[in-house]
Amino acid sequence: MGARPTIHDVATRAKVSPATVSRLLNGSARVGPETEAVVRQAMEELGYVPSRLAQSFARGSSRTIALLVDGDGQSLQGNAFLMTIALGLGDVLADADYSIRIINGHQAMRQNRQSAAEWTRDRWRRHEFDGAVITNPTMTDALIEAIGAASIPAVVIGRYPHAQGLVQVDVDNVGGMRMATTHLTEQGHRRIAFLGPPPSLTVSSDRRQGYMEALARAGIKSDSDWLLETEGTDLEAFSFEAAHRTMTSALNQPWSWTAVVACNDEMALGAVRALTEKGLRVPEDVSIVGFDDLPFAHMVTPALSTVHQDIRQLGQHAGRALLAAVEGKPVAELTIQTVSFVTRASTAKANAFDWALDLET
Amino acid sequence: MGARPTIHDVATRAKVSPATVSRLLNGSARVGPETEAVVRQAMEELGYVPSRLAQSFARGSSRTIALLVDGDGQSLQGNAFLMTIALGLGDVLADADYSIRIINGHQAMRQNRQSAAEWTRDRWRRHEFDGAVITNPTMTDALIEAIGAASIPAVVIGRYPHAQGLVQVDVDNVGGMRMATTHLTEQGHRRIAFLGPPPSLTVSSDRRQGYMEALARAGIKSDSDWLLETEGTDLEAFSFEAAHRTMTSALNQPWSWTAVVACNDEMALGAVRALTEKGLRVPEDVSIVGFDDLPFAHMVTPALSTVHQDIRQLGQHAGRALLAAVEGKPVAELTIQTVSFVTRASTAKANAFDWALDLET
DNA sequence: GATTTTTCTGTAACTGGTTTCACGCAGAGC
DNA sequence: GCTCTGCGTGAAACCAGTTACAGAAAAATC
Repeated sequence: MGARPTIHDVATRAKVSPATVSRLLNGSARVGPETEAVVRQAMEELGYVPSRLAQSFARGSSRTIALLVDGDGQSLQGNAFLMTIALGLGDVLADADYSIRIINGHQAMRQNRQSAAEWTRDRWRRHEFDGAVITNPTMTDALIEAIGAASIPAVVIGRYPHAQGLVQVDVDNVGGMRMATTHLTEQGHRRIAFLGPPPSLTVSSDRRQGYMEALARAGIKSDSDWLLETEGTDLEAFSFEAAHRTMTSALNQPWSWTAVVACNDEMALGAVRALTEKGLRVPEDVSIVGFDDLPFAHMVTPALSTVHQDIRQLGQHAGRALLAAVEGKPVAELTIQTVSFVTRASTAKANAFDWALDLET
Repeated sequence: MGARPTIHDVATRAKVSPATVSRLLNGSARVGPETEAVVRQAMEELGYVPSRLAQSFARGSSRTIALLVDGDGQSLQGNAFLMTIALGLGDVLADADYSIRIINGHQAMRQNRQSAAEWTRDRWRRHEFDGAVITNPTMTDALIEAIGAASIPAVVIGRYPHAQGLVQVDVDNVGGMRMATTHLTEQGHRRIAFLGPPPSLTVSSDRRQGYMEALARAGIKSDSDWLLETEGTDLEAFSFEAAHRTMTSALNQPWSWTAVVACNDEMALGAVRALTEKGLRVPEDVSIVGFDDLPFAHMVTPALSTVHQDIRQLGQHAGRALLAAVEGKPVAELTIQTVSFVTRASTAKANAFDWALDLET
């Protein structure tokens, strides 16, 4: 057993030129039927597998797409999201013979003093990847700008104001939250709080908007007392802890709502914790809905009613869009994926007393 | 702005040979100080970045390691684990200029009829990666065999009987479960159940063993009635649903234990659900501990007492081991990472009545 | 039957680095 | 003053494919 056979070995054995073998390999031109048979047999006999290294080099493209992450590792929950996206990307990209490489922008700062944006651009120029998927909200701004400036084919998951001109895919945050809130109004709830960060990011403002729309459609006049805003920068405001804090302080003064829609599942659990600590029961005293349908949402007790999103499918959408972008085909600027509401145990009908109280006013 | 500058452009500009530039670039040989200055300036002026494609090709190595996954996507929870491992790998591998590629063995079956093992071996032969990390328990057996046979540098996360001769890293399952169980005995519990799959995989048998050891050390004679075994193939037996089923049927007949140690967090939640449905309270009536400290463990109510493992660090260990293996250095066959127990709200002291009951017998 | 077109195949240049080998030159040792 | 080392450098081969170009043979057209 000698060294790995090369295309030349195959060519020699089949008594043809390397060019012919190459043509057969990737169908770039016609080859005669009997030639094909001979070459295929030679490949078979030698156990020939083309070297991807050489292919990439000769073609000037690595057939790789980068999944840009910013893993300083705070959020394990976010990691589930990322890997699921990666698998979704793989579903569509593997068929086109692309592979996925994880690039952690956070490394940049640790190693050299480059910014994540410069670092990424350099790696692009090194032909380490042909296109990129950007998922991380925290480093997005500078990165998106750099990606845009370098005209790297890229798709952004989640929407960001600065991402103009880039391809974006996102779930239907507005619609999802509308469904969640509507579920509550259909259960007889009339006074419904919204627990979430101020509408600084697209996610939070969209979700809040869905809540507002649902109230309006149900003919409920929204009350600013129902807006329970969490505090903290960026991701902090979306956390269990922030939700728990805000909810606790809300419960320390009089309140009127009978249900809470939380901006995401994690925050919903923060609310549950705060309520439980005050001796209130979910859903008997207060109904709660979340958003995301994280893997644990059905495992907690009570099981969380929430908005389900198919993250893997989101990754597939991103993959298709990116593939088109890399190959220079036209791409839709924005793809919105539909979501669905799943009713579980954290929501219940508003009880008659509350109902009467509301009619009275 | 013309084309990307090559090493020849730099060489020409600096009036040296490409060889010298290459030597400077990766310090493979000495270059004179004034030559260095000239070359560096030329690189600077041209904005030269070496092409990784060409480097890989010339060196015959892609400086890439593969994260072998089997993503048919059942387990979002597993995805969090995978991405965290990937980030941990990245922490150590990025410094050595390696990057991480996700390879989904499940694609193999979908595309061609190859087995995942053959598919992986072929990709290895194409030089797509220099080493591999195997994390997936389901496809491990055939894969490990193939990897071993092809003598691909690899590390296996979690231990498997068939992985002889391969480098393995794992968390201290025995020790972790011992700590968890000991926590319960220290709280006065004397009759403690174990909820888990039969000891067919290393994980389950190790964790069960830890439980046994802790009982023995506390001078408690274990009772076979305390072994609550879940059913199902492979991963199923580790699931929320399996735990819920087993626990429910256990509660349908007389039982004597006052605490349950679950094989993992997901199963702990299954137990909580079953208990709650029977009107029992956690931890007032029954204490529960889990294992893994999944991201949601502290968010559920009651917050789960569990064994914490630093998965990212596990990934780092795997990275270091793999790096050594790839570079042909000697590697420890098995690295065991320590874990810690974290006390939260799902465990409480055994009440006096139970305590007395136990002494009596 | 001559001309044009099409199909197939070989030759050779090219991708951008790395690395071996040889050589010039400076300082050290005798 | 002559050899011996050893450092720094350049020339050129090499990695394993792809692809532009040209040419020969076969098929189609008139």
